[in-house]
Amino acid sequence: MSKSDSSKKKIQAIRGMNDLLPDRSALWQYFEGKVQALTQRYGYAEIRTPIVEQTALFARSIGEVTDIVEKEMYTFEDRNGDSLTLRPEGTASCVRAAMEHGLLHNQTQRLWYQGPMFRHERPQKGRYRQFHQVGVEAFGLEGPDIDAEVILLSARLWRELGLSDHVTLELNSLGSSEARAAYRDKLVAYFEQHRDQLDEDSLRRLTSNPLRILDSKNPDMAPMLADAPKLMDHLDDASREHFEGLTALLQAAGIDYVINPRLVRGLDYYGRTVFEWTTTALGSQGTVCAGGRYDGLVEQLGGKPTPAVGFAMGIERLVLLLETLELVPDAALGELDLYVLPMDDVATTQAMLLAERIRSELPELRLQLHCGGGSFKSRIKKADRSGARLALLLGEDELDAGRATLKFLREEREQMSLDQGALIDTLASMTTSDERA
RNA sequence: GUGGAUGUAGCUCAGUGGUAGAGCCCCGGAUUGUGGCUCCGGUGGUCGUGGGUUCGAUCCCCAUCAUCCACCCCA
Repeated sequence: MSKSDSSKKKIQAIRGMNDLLPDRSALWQYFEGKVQALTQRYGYAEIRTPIVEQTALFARSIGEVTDIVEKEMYTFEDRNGDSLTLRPEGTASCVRAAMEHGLLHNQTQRLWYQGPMFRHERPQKGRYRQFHQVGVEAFGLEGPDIDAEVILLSARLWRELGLSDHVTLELNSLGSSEARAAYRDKLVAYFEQHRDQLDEDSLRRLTSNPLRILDSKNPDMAPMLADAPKLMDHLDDASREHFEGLTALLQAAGIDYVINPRLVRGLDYYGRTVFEWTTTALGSQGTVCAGGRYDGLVEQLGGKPTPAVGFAMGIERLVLLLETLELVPDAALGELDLYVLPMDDVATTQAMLLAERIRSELPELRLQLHCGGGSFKSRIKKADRSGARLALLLGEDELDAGRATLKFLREEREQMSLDQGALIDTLASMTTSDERA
C-alpha cells in the first residue's frame, strides 16, 4: 500500500442526512402505504414539485426574519447566478405550483405531497438536515369544516397505525392578522414591563418573534408567562366564531383536543386555526404533525385571495414512534414466503424456470430463488436464514419424477412431495389461508 | 449556533503506555439429499481521522469529523 492510498479519505454521507437501509425500508413503505391509501379515501390528489426553488419563494412565504430563512436554508447560486434553495418545507412549493398551473382559479383543491426537506440545523434524534414530510393542503375553502376534515384525516391515520393513545391534539387560534398585530403590541408592552424576568433567548425573541416567548421551556419564567395577555382573549369576532365552529365539529366527531393558548407556529404565514399533534415518547422532538390555516399566503405570493389550510408530518419521527412503541405488524415487514432451492447445479435451470412460473401464477407470493451454488448443506442453511416460511426443493429425484419437495421451515410438519402440476394450487391455498389467519 | 457525553471487528461491547479480545453475525466442517440445537475450525480491525508528547500510544494532550442528549428551532 502506498501513501497515496492511505491518504484517501473515506467519503461519507453528509451530516444529518441519512441512508435508509434495507432493514428499515419496509417500515417506511408500510407508513407511506397507509398515507397513500388514506389520502385517496379522502379525495386528496398527490402533487410532486421540485426540491429546488427560487430562494425568494421561501423568503416571501415563510418570513424573512424566521430562523428557517435566516440561518437554516441550503441556499446556493446556480451557474446562471440565480439564488436557489433546497426546500425547507412543502407548503410554499405546493402553493407556487398550484398557482402557476391555474389550479386555484375558481376552484377548490385538496392536495397532498411527500418528500425530502432540508434545514441546516444541529442534528438530534428526530431532527435531521434532510428529513421527510407528508403534507396535506386544502385550498379555496374558508369554513371550519375543512379545518376539521384535515384534522380528522390525521386522526384516522393515528388510529390505523395504532397511535391514537400516544398522541395529543393541541389547538389554538392566532386570529386575523390585524387582531394578531394588536395582540402582539400588547404582549410586547407586557414583556417590556417584565424585562428583568426575561432570559437571554426571550430578549432576542422580543423583537423577532415575541409570540414564541409564550412557548418558552424556562421554568423561571412560567409565573410571569401565566399572567401574560392571552391571545384567545384578543381574537376578532370572525376568528372566534371560526374557532368555535371547529371545536364544535371536533366534539361532534369525538376527537379529543386540548386548547393550548401558547401554541404558536414558527412560520409567518399561519393565521386563525393552528394545531399540533404531540407525543411524549420521543424526547424533546415531540411534535409529530403540525399545521393550520394560511389564508393570506396565496395572495402574498401574487395570487388572488384564497383561503387555505393544511398540515405536515415528519416521517422520521412517526416511524421512530412506531418502532419505539413496537406498533408495526410483522406482516408489514415483508418476509419471504418461499425459497426455491435447486439441490445441485444440475437443477439450476429447472429451478429458475419453476420459480418464474410460480411468479407468473401467484404474483402476490414473495419468492426468492437460490443463486450462487454451494453444497447442499449450505443451500438449505441459506433457505433457513432467508426467513422464508417454505422451501421448495428440486434435486435429481424430483426432476426425474416431475415433482418438487415442499418443506416447512417454521413448523413441525412433514414435507410434501408434489406433482409440479398441482404445485401452484397447493402454494396458493397455503399462503392465502395463512394471511387470513 | 450553545452546552454536555461518546467514538475499539458488520453488530453489542471488554481491554492495556510496548501495535488488541469476547459474544452475536458470516464462511467451512462434524458419513451419502435436509436447516434451526450442540461441538470444532476459519475470515474479518491502519483501536473515527490528523497532529503532538514519548524510545514507543488504541490508551496521555490538542484539533477535527461523526453520533447521542439538552438548549435553540421545528415536522
